[in-house]
Amino acid sequence: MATGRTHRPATRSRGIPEATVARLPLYLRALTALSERSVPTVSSEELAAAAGVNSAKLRKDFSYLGSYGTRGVGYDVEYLVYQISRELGLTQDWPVVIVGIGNLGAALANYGGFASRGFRVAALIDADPAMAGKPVAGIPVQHTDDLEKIIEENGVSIGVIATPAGAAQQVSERLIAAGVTSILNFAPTVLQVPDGVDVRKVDLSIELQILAFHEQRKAGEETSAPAEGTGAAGAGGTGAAPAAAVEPPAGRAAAAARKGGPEGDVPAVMPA
Amino acid sequence: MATGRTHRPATRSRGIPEATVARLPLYLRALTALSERSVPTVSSEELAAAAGVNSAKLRKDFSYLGSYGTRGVGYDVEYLVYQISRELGLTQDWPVVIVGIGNLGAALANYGGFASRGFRVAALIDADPAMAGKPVAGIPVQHTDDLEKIIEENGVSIGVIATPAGAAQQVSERLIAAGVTSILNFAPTVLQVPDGVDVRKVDLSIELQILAFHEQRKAGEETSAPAEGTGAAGAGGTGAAPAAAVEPPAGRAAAAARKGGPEGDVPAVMPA
DNA sequence: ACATGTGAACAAATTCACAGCT
DNA sequence: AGCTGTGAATTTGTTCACATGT
Repeated sequence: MATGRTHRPATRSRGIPEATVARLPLYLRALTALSERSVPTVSSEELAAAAGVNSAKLRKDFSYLGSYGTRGVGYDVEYLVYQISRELGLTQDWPVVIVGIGNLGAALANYGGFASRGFRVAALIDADPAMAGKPVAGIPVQHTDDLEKIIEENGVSIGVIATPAGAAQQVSERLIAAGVTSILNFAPTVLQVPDGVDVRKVDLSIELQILAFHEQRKAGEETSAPAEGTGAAGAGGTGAAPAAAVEPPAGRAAAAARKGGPEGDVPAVMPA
Repeated sequence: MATGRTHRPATRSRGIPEATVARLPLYLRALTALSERSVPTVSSEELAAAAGVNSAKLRKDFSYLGSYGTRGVGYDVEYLVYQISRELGLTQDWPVVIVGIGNLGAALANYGGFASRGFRVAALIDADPAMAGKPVAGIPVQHTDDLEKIIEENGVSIGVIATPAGAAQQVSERLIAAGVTSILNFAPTVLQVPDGVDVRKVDLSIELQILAFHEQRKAGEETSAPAEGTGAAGAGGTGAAPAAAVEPPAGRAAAAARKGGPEGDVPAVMPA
């Protein structure tokens, strides 16, 4: 996923596996909860359970950071919170801009966990002039025209895109040109970005489709018969069978069967 | 190449790698866009570019589904759309419930791409009695009390949790008890679920933290020395440095620091 | 005793490179 | 000539199992 790539293959033992990096936030959250309950130490076993991973993986992950535990005892919660925070760069405060203040953008702006650890919503930006000045989550929305100025004045390097799909690519280009080097993309589009810029995407329909894949498989293995479509709804508490839909395969060249909607790839969550 | 020796992958080796499954929705989206432009065929090179992956990976992915391409030509767009849809289980219509109709839940309910491809919002559920009956995205919100009834009557097997973190675990338990076997969790918590239940999570702050990790690294490698203050006091459109914050380590046994981390604290440059 | 930290085995995913079909 | 499909090589990630230190 992360497109980020520099020609420098990390000089020192500075080579934390990507999979480990992706789990650090999970550990941090579990540790923070323990910290709030004033728990002084945890074992890899306990912490792993809280984070939903197995303990061997957790220990291996931590081993990439250094030796922060005590044999026979476990890990000091406060100390580990600090070390992981530092590793993730959360001992700094990152100003973030959210572009596209529709339903989703507003939800993100209101999201509490945002400011709580290391991030600060520096500005909300929307293309709709009618939104300008209106406060969302206590922050006045600014117009897209000022995007570059906002980025530069606030030293923003992380941008969140919550616009409709059609606008996302262009927004990303402007963000990048203004100095943003990390983007969290909620729009259902593949962003094309230059090397050195990291993009992570959050995509509802992709997640649902992955679930559907597994769901379908579950349904198919209960009864070895691939039969389906018992139209009725009352599927009891077990499998639950969805209704059939969608067109069958197209013979050869396939007629362009349209689904009757201006739909397809364009949807997002936002006003015009 | 999983089991390799048990049985040969003659016709359909039921074992599509998870990484491949996760990319199928991406391919499907790109193909749908091509389909709408009435493009009849694509090469692996073109499609890969549109989906943001490399062509070798794409061909390998497709090879798990079967041989749906034509050598020297490429892939028939319509045909592939159908095959991938079928593989993902999207030739069926999956009823979905969204629990927790706050800002985020409402945004999800309004999400267009939802209904467009295989999914249908069967019900919106919220714990707030004041919400009951109020329509969101044209669908009346129902009260949590009726959760089990709603799941069963609609044959729902996929649930979306958009509640506050504190309610998520309990909601998941009720969903599962009522027959849901796939959950998409937007709440910032690790859900504890029994075997056989799939959970995928979408977590804003985790994504941001991963970006911060890479962002921090970028900042550190521009000049091997963490020094900053290169002219341009106004913070140009380049790196952009965040302000320092957060507490230092909590004393204790901070002795075992083996890596010479010059990274400890980055100089602050621009406050708000 | 006990729990970390890690080398080694194992498994999954990616990339290479080219044989084979159109 | 061009592009797919796939074994083989490579890289990345996970799990095992135990030596090591408190």
